[in-house]
Amino acid sequence: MSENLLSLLNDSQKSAAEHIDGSLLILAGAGSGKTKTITTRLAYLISIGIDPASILTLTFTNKAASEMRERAFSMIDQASINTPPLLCTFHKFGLLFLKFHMSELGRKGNFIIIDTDDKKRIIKSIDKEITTSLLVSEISKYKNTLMSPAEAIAGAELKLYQQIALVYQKYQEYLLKNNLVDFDDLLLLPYEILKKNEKLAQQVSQKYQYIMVDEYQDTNELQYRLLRLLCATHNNLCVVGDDDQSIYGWRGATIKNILNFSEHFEGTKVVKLEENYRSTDTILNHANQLIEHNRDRLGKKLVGTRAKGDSIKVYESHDENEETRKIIDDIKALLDSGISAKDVAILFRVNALSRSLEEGFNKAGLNYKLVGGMKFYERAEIKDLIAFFRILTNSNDNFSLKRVINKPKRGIGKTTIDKLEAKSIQTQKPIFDLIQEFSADELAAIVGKKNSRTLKVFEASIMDLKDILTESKMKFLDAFEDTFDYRASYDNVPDGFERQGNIDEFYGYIRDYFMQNPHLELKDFLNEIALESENGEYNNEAISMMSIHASKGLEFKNLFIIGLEEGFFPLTGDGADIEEERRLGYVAITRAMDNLTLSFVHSRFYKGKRAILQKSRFLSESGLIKGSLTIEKQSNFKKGDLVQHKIFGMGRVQKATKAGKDYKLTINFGGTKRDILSSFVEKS
DNA sequence: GTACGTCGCACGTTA
DNA sequence: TGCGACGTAC
Repeated sequence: MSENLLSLLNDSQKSAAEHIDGSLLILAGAGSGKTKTITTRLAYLISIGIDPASILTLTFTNKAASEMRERAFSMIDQASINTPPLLCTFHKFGLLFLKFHMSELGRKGNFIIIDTDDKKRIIKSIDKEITTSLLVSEISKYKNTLMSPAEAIAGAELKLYQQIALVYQKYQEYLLKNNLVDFDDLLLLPYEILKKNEKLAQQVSQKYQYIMVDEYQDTNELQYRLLRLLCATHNNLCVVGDDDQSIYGWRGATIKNILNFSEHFEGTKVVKLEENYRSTDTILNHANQLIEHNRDRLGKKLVGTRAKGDSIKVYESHDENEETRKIIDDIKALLDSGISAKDVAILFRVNALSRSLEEGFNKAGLNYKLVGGMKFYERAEIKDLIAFFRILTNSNDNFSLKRVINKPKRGIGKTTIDKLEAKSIQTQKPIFDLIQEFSADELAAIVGKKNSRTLKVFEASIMDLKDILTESKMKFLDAFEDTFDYRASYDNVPDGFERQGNIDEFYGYIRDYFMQNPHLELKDFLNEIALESENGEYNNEAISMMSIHASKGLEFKNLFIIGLEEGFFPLTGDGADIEEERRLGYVAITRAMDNLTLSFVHSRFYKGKRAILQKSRFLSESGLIKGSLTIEKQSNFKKGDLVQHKIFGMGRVQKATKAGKDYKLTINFGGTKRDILSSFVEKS
């Protein structure tokens, strides 16, 4: 069986897959069969008798984890193994670890994971002077470089940074007090525990004898340190990555990890995978040209294995509406020719660019799915429900309680919540206990008579629901709705219909979960969804739209990349890193298998105004602007065309003369003739 | 003290 | 366009 497995690999892939002991660095170019290689290695290790439970594979995204799981498991004889190998995201691994070992830090295991939105709220409530986004990213940086609040305060020289470090300290205190854990903590806390408890570190390292890491170029300092501890007793670490695809610098990823891997881990074997099986030669050629403009790289050139293929198209449009029209026309033609929607995707650097596409697709009646973007569990109505359910499983959860104490509106405002919170700090008791233990009169002395009554009713409802939940998991959702009318609170409000749809879907999901897992409880469900971020739709009949970041690791036969304008792609502005932008360009182009179309516009509506834009330098750097390309001509105007003007409305062109890039048009607007430049009208 | 309406401004990528 | 800040009416 093991020989069979390896026979599907080329020589380099094979030498990587059959490497067993010691550190291994696989430098894998885009489309070089990276996933195939490490999933085969996983299956190979099992096939030669290594205990599956001793193999740990870490990825960055759930998508990558599930794809690998699927591919690896299809190669493994399932019946022959007891425990499947652990294959999950870094964060999921951290979560699993913390569930067992949180007590090492003197904290309870019923902690709650907060998301980015929660984090922002907490930080904003601590400090309103400094921009929240700066605070969020600086705090994240501290954590990812293992700096404690005390160290951050001591090390801060600038006044601004002293203040930021203080916010960091208060934020940490808040998390601790409410037993909250942010995304960074899912890695940081396990590290702290392992660092503190050497014996435990040895045990864990012994447990996972073989560790593999996907997308190693995107690891940060903290992940590196954690990995060191995990493989301290064996050095069996196999990482796969591509320095040219490092696109998470802003999240603390340091390309140094992959560049210095051989120095970090003694006796490293290096395997390079440079043969690309994905894209046509034309696509690879332009991708290579682009990335060659970067200086900071190990240096590697993708070699094609496919035919030359069609040339890359570049669309030039006046604005986003024209861009959308062209793309939709192309996509319709593709679909008409029998191509499946799942083989078509549109990428953009900035999520906001999806709006005009979505409008266009809706009008044209084309199915699309927006990958990434607003996640299902990030929707306010879903987060509310999760908060409610968390209180049912743990009424000490002040954080969740505050979120829903006034939902649906019951007259409990900010002032009342502040008073309750102050009392909670003073008495060292959770808010819920205060409401429960204080008599109505005592409570009224703090928040007034009316609020006291409201809070008592709320408390009683929660207690009732708790009882119902213990009695019957299947009944409690109906009881919850009977009590709070949460779903009905979205009747006749804007977006209400859509939100109710989400609520129904969520309820359905919970019921299904209990049906599938009769022995599990609500708290298990809540734990499980904490790190899920997929937006749930798996519609093969839909065209995908996503950010380039979200497209990492994916491939599409027919690909469109829009927004190739300076300022959008590359994104400039402060903190921008042109080399990382270029790597993003490289990632984007190398997602394409057969057909690639790039598009830029002269103007875009963004941040409330229309901006005039220059075409992206990446077009010339990749050799697309001069040479073998087909530049799509700007729309022609001729006599008889119907056009639309923002002020004058619809009119018919009577005369059109070329004037530079534009046309000078004489247009008849309902009897009034006007001379207008073509850039001010749209064809209709 | 809370709810609700209006205005003005922002939209960089993610576990 | 969607959200938060702010002011005002109850």
